[in-house]
Amino acid sequence: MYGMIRIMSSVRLGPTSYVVLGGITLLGPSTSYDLKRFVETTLGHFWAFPHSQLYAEPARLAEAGLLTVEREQGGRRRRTYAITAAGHDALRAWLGEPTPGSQELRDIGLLKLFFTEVASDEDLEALVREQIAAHRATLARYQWLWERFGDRPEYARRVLTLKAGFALEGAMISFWEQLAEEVVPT
Amino acid sequence: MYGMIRIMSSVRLGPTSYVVLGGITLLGPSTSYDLKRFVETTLGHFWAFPHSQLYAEPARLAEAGLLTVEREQGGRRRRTYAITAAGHDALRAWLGEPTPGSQELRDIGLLKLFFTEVASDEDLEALVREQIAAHRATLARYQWLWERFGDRPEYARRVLTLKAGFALEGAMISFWEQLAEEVVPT
DNA sequence: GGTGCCATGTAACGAGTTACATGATTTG
DNA sequence: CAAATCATGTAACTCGTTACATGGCACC
Repeated sequence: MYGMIRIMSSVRLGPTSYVVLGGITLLGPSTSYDLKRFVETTLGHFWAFPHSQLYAEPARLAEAGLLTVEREQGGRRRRTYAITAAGHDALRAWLGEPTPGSQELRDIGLLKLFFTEVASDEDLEALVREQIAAHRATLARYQWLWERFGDRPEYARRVLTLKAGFALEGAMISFWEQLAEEVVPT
Repeated sequence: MYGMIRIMSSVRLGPTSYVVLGGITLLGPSTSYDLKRFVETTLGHFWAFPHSQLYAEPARLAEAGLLTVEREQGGRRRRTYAITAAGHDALRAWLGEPTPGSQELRDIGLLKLFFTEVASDEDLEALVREQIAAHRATLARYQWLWERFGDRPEYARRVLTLKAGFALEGAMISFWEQLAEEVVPT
């Protein structure tokens, strides 16, 4: 995975690990389901972490001493994870280390666009129309989130990624719209 | 994976499969190494496909009848894959079907940014500086590619993704630069 | 004709994906 | 109180990642 790191006692830490460590740091002691909802409504917009990982990963991190687990006895018997000093250190260390320009845009629309010389003109037109619609929808979702949370000072840092989302979706919309003018007959 | 599809005789086709099918369609009969180089210099810029997949995947597709294999007898004994009618159909079918707004931006920089309320100010400043540098470097790479290939009519379709890259990187640079003004002391 | 890099793979392992399962809560 | 949905997981399988291995080819 992207820049995996081994830490004492040979646990490999990847993006998923840091999402868990960071999420629990921001939320306080949490269950996997808490993490799932948190990720879905925030990071999940640009980087999806499947819920099965958010159940598996905390278990690994707990085994490595970066989290503690406590399991309910009655009811749903759910596991609540809390961060340890070691976990906090690992998160801080990651935040402090240099970040290569590791970025990946896994966009099926762009992938198809690359191969459209094999496709029919109708396929290309349809693709362009769908992409415009999809990106507009995403942008609208971001706007809704912004209206809801944009001015809460306690979220000031977290909403920065939302601003990045605006920039990106705006750029994608312009790109596809410009392409529409070139390829879609009016 | 993103929108996997089963086709006759239960082969699952994902993005990697279509990259292989599409690559061989554009290049003609190819070895895995040909695919590797092709992907590295084109799609790989926004979606990395590891070379081990580009060796494994054609084997699967050949078994499913979407490619043919031929193996050299002497020398490097390399396998050359060519597309079959079924393979071409599968590619066309994929290009023709609707594309959900499936997009994922796996950007470690943004991930860290989301969690910077846990980090120190120096970490944030360093992050911002690194990201600006990284995105500028990427943009420069795209510009070089554009100068090299932008006006070749036979690549007209393929370079469209490069234009998307411009839009994207430009947006990211603006985003991080604006952030720099806000957080980095002058 | 040796040396070093390039080409062509393979293997092992960890991560991601999908599907399923089941018990708790909520809601009609 | 039945039905639907939510919450909490687990399992199987595929994909991605990393590392290694080796033989060919080019170049000195």
